[in-house]
Amino acid sequence: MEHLYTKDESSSADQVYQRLRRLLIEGFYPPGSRLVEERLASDLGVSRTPVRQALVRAAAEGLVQIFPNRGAVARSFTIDDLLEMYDLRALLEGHAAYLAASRITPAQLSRMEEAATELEKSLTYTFERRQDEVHFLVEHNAVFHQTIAEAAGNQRLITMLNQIVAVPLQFRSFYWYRREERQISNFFHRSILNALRLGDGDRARAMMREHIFYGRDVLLQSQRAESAPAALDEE
Amino acid sequence: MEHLYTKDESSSADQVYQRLRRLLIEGFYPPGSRLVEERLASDLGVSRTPVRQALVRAAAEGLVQIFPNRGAVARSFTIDDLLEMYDLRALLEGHAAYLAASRITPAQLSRMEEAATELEKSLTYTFERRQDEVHFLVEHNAVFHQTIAEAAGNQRLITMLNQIVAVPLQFRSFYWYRREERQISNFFHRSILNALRLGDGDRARAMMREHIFYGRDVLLQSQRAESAPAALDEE
DNA sequence: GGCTGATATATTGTATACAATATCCTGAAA
DNA sequence: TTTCAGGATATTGTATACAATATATCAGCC
Repeated sequence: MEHLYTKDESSSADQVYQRLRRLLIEGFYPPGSRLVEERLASDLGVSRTPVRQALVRAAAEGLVQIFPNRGAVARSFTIDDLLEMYDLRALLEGHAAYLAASRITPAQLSRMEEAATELEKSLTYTFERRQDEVHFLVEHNAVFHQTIAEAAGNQRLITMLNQIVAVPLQFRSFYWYRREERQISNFFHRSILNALRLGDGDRARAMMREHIFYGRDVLLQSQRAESAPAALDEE
Repeated sequence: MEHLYTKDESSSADQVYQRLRRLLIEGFYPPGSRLVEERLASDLGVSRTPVRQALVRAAAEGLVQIFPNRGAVARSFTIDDLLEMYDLRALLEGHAAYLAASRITPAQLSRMEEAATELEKSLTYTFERRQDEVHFLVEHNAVFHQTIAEAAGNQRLITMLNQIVAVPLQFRSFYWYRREERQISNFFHRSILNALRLGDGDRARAMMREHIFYGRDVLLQSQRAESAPAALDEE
């Protein structure tokens, strides 16, 4: 058996894609900005050819929009887009949690355990920069969620979740802002872990869904509070 | 508001992709066969450049696998792959049916009605070639299912379903083989329609899930009966 | 001044050339 | 006969050139 992934992963040109993806998610190319191929090419130190492929891939993933003969644009998200995505995330991750309950291995459980613990301890950490903190949180949170998807044992489900979760970090960072919300989030993690340990798929799914809907509501609230819908520019 | 789709649809090079996709789904390039760029290029009457992009896109969609420096291969499906896909289809289409129940328009309902009726009437039709019949059935069936996805009103859900349903026709054609199975399938269509008309989301979802699982079981049975797992070549 | 059309510029889309890599084939040695 | 090395061939990966298209600029006209 060879590589699991369908994409040309770990190849050289694949790195262009990975970097572009990162730049988009981290908000270096903010939503709505034009992605001129030549510019990206010089930014990334390659020719337009691999850039083009990366853009096509990113478009398939929904990170950019390509308009024929008019170029690519970093995708911007409306409130409705976010709602759609959270709806699907709840569905897919809930299902993943359900499946994982009957298949998860001890190694995977302890990996999740560790991630959850790190997230809890980090409430007392102090970070140099706010950005470092967000990175830390996003990273460990990703481990938690990805391990569940992995434990579900459905490769396509993983692919789909990766697509959905590929939302610019700008949006997700709100989530981690307040202490109270982080504590609730940690509580959800513990509940999910418990359900998985007990092999209770229904409860794992229910908790996961609540966890995600909670995140959605926090995000929506912060969006409303923030600079109003201006940040989410509709075309 | 501009185009709904993220891809560079309806553009010129996009057609290369559409044609490649069709060739793959219709089994012209059978699962497991190598997709040499030059060959595709001459087959499609273009240079390697647009072919390459089409391949990248098809890989993102899961129709082909790209191995770094070793080219693309028409994806082959194992039994487990099919099970994974049907599992996700049940989840996503079930959800779509649930959402559609509260949003579907009369126009959409009558479109589905029409498709269902055509499928029923076709039991008495006689077709020139078996292939024509399969095409007819697949086409009307697609209308039925796509309308539900559309009525669900979640663009991402549509995209995901398109990805999942992009299975080589070779597999799907089994489904339509026997009269009894088609009748049961038609019955499911009517049940789903009823539930949608009544706005009963739970029932619509349940029926849709059964419908899809039934299709899965028919497929699996035919696979087992057919040339054994040889047709589903593992690498 | 504002509109219209023509030209210039910027950018995308495609083809081709060449480099990098993998695969195949041949022949010699064990 | 099998195995391995080395070169020949096939194919992918990238850069670049040019064509096609869209956008911007500006002169002329009302």
